[in-house]
Amino acid sequence: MPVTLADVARAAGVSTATASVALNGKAGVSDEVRRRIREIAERMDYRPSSVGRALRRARTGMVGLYMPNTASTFGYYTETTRGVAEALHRHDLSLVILPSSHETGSTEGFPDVDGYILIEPHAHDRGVPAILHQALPVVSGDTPPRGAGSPWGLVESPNDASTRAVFDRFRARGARRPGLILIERISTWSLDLERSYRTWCGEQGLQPRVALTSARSSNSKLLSDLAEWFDPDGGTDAVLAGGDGIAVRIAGLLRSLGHVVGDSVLLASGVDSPLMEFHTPRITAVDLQPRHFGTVCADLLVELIGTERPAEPVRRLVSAPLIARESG
Amino acid sequence: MPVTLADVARAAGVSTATASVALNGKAGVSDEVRRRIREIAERMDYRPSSVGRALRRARTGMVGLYMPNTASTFGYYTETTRGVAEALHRHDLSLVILPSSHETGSTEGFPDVDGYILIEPHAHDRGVPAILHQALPVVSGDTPPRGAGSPWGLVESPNDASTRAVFDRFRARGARRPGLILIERISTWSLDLERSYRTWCGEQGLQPRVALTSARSSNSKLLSDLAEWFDPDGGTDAVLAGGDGIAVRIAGLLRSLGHVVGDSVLLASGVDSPLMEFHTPRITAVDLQPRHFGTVCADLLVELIGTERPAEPVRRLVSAPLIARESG
DNA sequence: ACCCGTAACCTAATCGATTAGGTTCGAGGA
DNA sequence: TCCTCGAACCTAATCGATTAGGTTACGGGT
Repeated sequence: MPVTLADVARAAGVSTATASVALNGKAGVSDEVRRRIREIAERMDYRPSSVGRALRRARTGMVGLYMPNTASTFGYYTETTRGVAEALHRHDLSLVILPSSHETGSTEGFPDVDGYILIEPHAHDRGVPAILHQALPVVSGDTPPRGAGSPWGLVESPNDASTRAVFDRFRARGARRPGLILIERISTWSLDLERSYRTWCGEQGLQPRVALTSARSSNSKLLSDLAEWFDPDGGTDAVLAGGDGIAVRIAGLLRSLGHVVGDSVLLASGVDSPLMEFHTPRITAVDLQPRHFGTVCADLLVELIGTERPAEPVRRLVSAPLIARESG
Repeated sequence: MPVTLADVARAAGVSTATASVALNGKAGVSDEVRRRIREIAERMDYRPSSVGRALRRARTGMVGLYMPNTASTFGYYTETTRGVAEALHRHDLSLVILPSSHETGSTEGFPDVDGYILIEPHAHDRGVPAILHQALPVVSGDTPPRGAGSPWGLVESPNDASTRAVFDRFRARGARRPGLILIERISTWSLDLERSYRTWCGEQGLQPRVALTSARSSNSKLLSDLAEWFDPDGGTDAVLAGGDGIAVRIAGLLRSLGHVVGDSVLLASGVDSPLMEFHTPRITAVDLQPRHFGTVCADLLVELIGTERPAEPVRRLVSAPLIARESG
């Protein structure tokens, strides 16, 4: 049985009102009494019930995090989640992980939260519009798909700049037929990459080379699919691999095709990870700074909770530096 | 302003008591009235407040997840988290991510939960004993470190069997000087691996070869540290790489030492990941089934919530099959 | 006609914290 | 002496859902 405010008040011989005021540092209690109540609360190891408080304040102190339910090769989501959780904790808020409502498109059974954070909202995920249509603050990391609704806050990465930085670098290192490999076209991020790349190709007078593959197709399948793409004569000679885990796969595949990564073919990853730094050779990558990204989302949401819904989403930008390494 | 039970009751012309009983399917209301109340609640889009309910029931409906705060290369934690969240959702519970209290060792500021799940409790993490000493149900995935306290439930992987399976396989494939590489000695899992390996060596009459490296040391550092270890004459000729992301690094390193992974040196990873399947060559690995592991932890905790603390931790075993691939 | 049991509702208390709105008491001013 | 004012407390309502414990009213039995 946890200690309640009433227990503390009784022990101190005051009313719960006085105890509450004393513990919350509000005016209306003598210093003497406040000191005594605090001491007693400390001794009794009193912890205010977040439930009682939530009921009275009409705030639960919880924020819901909604992320895609896809298999994750790397730690991107873990890092983002930790960034969010830590930032929220600094504001005395807690983070709840929402189950996917990809198919149902219903927020039934979701716990009561004060706001939502959407990470990488996918097209076709019916949970995304369901969340956006509630009358609660929502911060979205990445622009939600068209028609899903508009968030209160929007945290973005400069995908266009990052993509150009990669391909400009490929160009500077002598690539003549750079290409892009994606594993999905349902995240805004993937779509951004493709659009930026195609625009860049137009500006450079190059023919775009885009390959769409599956994150789950076998090595031999991938090899046969891409062998021609990477043909030594006239094939792709530099590639940005967008999406979770695909860059390392491509590196291995290129090796088995007889290429030397970072020399005969350049390679970069759209998502950095410790493995990019520690792979042999080290892989050039865009650092999306997931932990920091998470904290920015959380901090923005905290600002928006308790305010009116802004006419336009409040925007924040998180830089995504290109980490240049040997591979590309 | 969300719709409350009182709103529904008023609209239906009944008391909140009747409305509550009707909506919760308890006896004491006529079918006619129940139907009408349900219909009205539906039309008004009534959602019971989890806060009000929690206050009355003395249950928050939330479970706290505590995991190490280390950088994560792979998706292990993400998968575990999802497994937990999904399983809890099936029981109408929600998952809150707890901030690390590694240094403070205090649960202050933690939200009110009905129980805890500890994943990979590390030695030296002061948050672990702090959680275990609360009077709440705790399920631990992996045995907590000595002296940290005892959980109510314990979910284990057959680390000894998995480790032996790896080394038996190495042996069968002709390895004569198998070794073990770890990146930490603070998880029970790492310690299990080392112990099993040393015992196995004793049984086989082999000299143990254990290397401890850092997950963060540079490639060149790692290369110089391990060059001798992997010396073609008399060096390690098969290695189990325990820990997040290290197997892929070792594979690259072995290549740059002139080895052929899966031939001149065998390699296996203690943790499977999609990347192990898709690496070139494919890497033999122990599949810890993180998603399933998470659901087992969650289901066990649900069983324990509301019961008395058992005299001994309730144990569950989650199999960890060896996925044999080309590398080892 | 009268009593009893029970289905179907309702009233009010409860969970824990917060807060609007009193009440008390003593100091200071006229 | 009497009045005013404010500091320091207290009482009680409130948030939303649940539930123990009434209160009707009606049907069946004698």
